[in-house]
Amino acid sequence: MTGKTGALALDNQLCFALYSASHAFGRAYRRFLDPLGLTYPQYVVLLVLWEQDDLTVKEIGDRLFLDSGTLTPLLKRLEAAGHVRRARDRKDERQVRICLTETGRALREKAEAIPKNVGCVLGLSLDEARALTAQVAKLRGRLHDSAKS
Amino acid sequence: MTGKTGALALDNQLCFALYSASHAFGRAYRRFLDPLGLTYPQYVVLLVLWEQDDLTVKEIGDRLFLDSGTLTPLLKRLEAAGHVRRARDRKDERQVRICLTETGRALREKAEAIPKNVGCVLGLSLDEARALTAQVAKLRGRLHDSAKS
DNA sequence: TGCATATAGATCGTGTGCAATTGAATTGTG
DNA sequence: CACAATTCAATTGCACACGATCTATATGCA
Repeated sequence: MTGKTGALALDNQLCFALYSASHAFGRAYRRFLDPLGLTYPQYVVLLVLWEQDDLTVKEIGDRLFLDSGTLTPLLKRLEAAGHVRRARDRKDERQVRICLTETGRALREKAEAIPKNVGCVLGLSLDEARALTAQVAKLRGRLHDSAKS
Repeated sequence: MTGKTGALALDNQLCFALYSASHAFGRAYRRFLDPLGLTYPQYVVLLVLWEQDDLTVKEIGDRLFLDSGTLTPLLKRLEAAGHVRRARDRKDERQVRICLTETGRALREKAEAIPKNVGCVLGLSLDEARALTAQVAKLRGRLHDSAKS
């Protein structure tokens, strides 16, 4: 092991642990998402819509911490794949509302098994996973809040 | 809070917590890396080289869990910025060895303060941060190992 | 009402990530 | 030695991320 102690030591950096773990997770999910023709970011957008349908781009972005520069092309691809519909809000023409199509809703059943399948290799109990998730989410919250200033 | 319980609930997903926290971290680092003209991935490559200089692309990739498709253009940009030199290994012409330039080495001093600056907003003790880092790194290791099969 | 301001989404440019392919160089095996 | 298999880096194509900018629409306030 190199560089055990310094502030710049890679192994000490929480940021790098999250960065590399996030990519490792993405690769693990890919195996299950490829057959559905979805990428991980597309999958999380669908997660949001499965929880609550008919949201604006902004509402999806707030939930996922993504902006329109990322979401607009992604949502167009989901639309091209037939999973969602995009339509301007009649009341407020600035907004675009995103709705699931029938096939988009149907995809949910096929996605149900994915978290468990990926979870199999984690070697964590459900409680441990929950605790870690909460801890990391709390961290993200603090980073997100501090970014406003 | 929506969708408290299901396996597909966004808030329950460790993967999403890591994914969004990783991006939040990236945005926090950007504030400090922009003045240095570096992106976060470029910064972690330099972290590796500051620990040990004169590595092949493959060795850097193994350390960072990145492949040549990502690293080759990134390293070319670091070379264009004058931070590293790229040269074929005389003994094994397949390999490209990456060495820091004087300015690349000098950048280290300016980077020293960054982890502490970002760490300020985390609200974690050093021990807590270390524990969390180890836990997430362990997870990444298991995901990485399972990807081989 | 009228006009400055704010908001939502789209667009553009740059820089990752990564699978798949290619091509050069090396290694293993008979 | 020959030659197939392997290894390494580069390349290509696609899909994010995100800052910056643009346009259209809506809101606030005199």
